[in-house]
Amino acid sequence: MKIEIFDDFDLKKIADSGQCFRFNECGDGYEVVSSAKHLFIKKTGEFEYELDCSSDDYEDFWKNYFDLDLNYKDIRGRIDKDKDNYLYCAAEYGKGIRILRQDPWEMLISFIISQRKNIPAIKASIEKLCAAVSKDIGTDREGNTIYAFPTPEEIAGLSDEQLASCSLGYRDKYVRQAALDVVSGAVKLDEWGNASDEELMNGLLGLFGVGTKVANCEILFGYHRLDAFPKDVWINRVLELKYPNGFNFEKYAPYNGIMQQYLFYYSRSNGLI
DNA sequence: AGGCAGGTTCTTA
DNA sequence: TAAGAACCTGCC
Repeated sequence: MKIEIFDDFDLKKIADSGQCFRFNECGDGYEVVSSAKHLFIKKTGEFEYELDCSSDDYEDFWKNYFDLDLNYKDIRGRIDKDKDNYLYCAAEYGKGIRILRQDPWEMLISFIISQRKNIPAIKASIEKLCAAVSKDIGTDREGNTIYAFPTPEEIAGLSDEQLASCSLGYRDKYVRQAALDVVSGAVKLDEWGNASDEELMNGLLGLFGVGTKVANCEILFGYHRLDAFPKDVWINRVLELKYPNGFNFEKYAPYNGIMQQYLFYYSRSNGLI
């Protein structure tokens, strides 16, 4: 099916923004995998995109996944070119990025894995984890089998050897414990969706292997709470160098997480500053 | 060959 | 409470 999107939708920027790890260029479009669903999406005109899914699938899932009901253009419009020129430039450069509505479980495991890894290594580990369970959900445009992201039960059911084969390193025990916590019911990710920001943060920090950075990534990308502001090494450098007197979090609430994405993407793409 | 990559935990003072 | 070391693995 075809859809039209008139502003703030750039597949390449989203793929490179660091929020998703199974969103890759494939042939003349992008292959997107989320939980047990996948989509091939291709830009076919200035505002036109072709998706290889039914209109029901689009309405029920992908429209929401791409966060197409939020007006990012208006949010960018809050940035004052004169008062914060660096953020303005970052937002102009990153125009087209959206915060995807991804699955909390998949994001939790993905960001636990992300610690002290670069993006290619994170992607490789996640693909190995999916392949270890091998739940075949289709084929991409280059003929590769696509595997669903494993459920908590499936990860809990992997042997130590299988888990070790995913290049998780010392993070394997974090991944294992998170799966066991969800399977046992000690951690209820769905219910956390209704919790207050503070309760959600405290719950996440209680997980083995989850600190403030991973927790904030989970809150922003897994729960789509757009005010979360994960501070990684890049963002910390930006804050240090460009905002010695502090970033104006009050001004951009409740969308600081979107500003974080612009700053992150801009600083990384330019080898920083 | 040694250092480092989107951090967190554990230990020590 | 805060600083420092240790941690898996892969890649330059």
